[in-house]
Amino acid sequence: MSAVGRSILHVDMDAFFVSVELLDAPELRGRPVVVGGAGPRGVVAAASYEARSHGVFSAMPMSTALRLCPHLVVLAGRHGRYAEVSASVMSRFRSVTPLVEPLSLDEAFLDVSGARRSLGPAVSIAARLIDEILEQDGLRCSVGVAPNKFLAKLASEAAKPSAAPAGPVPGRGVVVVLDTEVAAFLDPLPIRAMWGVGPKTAERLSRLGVRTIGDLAALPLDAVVASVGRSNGEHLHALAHGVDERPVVSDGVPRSISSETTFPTDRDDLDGLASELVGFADSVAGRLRAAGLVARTVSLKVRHPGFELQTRAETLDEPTDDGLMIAVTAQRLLGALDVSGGVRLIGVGVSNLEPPGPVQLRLELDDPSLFDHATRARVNDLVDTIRARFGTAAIGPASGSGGSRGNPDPPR
DNA sequence: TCTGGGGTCCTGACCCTG
DNA sequence: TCTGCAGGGTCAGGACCC
Repeated sequence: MSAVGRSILHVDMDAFFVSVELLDAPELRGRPVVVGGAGPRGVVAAASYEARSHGVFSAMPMSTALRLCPHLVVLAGRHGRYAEVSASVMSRFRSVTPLVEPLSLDEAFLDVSGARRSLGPAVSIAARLIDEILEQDGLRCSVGVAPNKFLAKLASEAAKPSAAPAGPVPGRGVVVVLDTEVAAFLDPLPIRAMWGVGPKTAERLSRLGVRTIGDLAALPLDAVVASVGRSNGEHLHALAHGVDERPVVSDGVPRSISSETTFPTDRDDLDGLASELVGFADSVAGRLRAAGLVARTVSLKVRHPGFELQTRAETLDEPTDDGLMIAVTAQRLLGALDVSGGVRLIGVGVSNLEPPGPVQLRLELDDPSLFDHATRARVNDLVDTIRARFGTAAIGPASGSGGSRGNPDPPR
């Protein structure tokens, strides 16, 4: 690794959700375990390496996973617990460098360029982190060390354990990609290994004869741009040459917050669906307030039985963090859709997030007391306080909790 | 196989405004 | 007053990621 270039670490926890479950239930170690939804439409969210040896992978329908591995242990996810463990691991990262960019609960980029003088070479920092996380948190992780984020991410992938039919195969723990080794490392990798190349882009590139990252690097930029578009084409072409100037960004302000669910069976009752939205809006609003943000745009997401997706959005006159305002907006959007053919999934999201500014009262609605900002803010504060003390389930909107009070009709 | 939930980013169409 | 144009905002949907 060059002493003057950047040193980026990508740290990826191995089978994170399952590993956390095994911390709390060590008797399951060595058995095929997955975390995921057990219902008729559930999928695998995470699989132990023993489960992967049976061909079980993330995003696989649970019915398929159980067919491949009938003695699979299926655990429901506990996101609160994962977030708790994740916070502990992330704080360990921040003890090395303030430049930590979490990608999800179980992985992050660290820019350790400035930490090398006090802590030693990047590969030593990586080895120390692996040991610390195993000793202090009881979890295994894999680390990629490289001059940029793209290469570090691929390097950590190469460092991970794998699963052969005979059982789990330990990984290398740390993989380092030096400046001088970039082409040798990248060129043989399949094009699907690239960040940003999914099934559609891979299909387009395959029409140009691209199978590996080296094939893509060998193409003229114009050909790539003609195939996948200007923005994506320029980006992928640069990555294929190992060029990635994106910085590690540590202030992770979310761009959107959403909540959704897939029903066990399709539903077409408009009133019931409108009622569901109240619970989602309440959840989204609570997370907005916890993040100290307000949202300008409310979106509704509906997936129909044939898997077609419809989204509708409305930008509000005033940004909000109030569940009732979000619910009423989402219900208005729902009222404009035809759900007579059934709904498989429904959800509410907010975007255009910003810090709260000066408040304007809205008094033009039918029942002004419902929307008086000061009253709603006091109610929301009280709800947040009760939840902080007694848990999320301690209080919620009546219509979103299966209560019998029903729900106000969606306003027209 | 038959497709969860929570995100990000991009593109194109459309509308409004100057 | 009408027309053409450019730019920005909004909306809907697609693709991708973990």
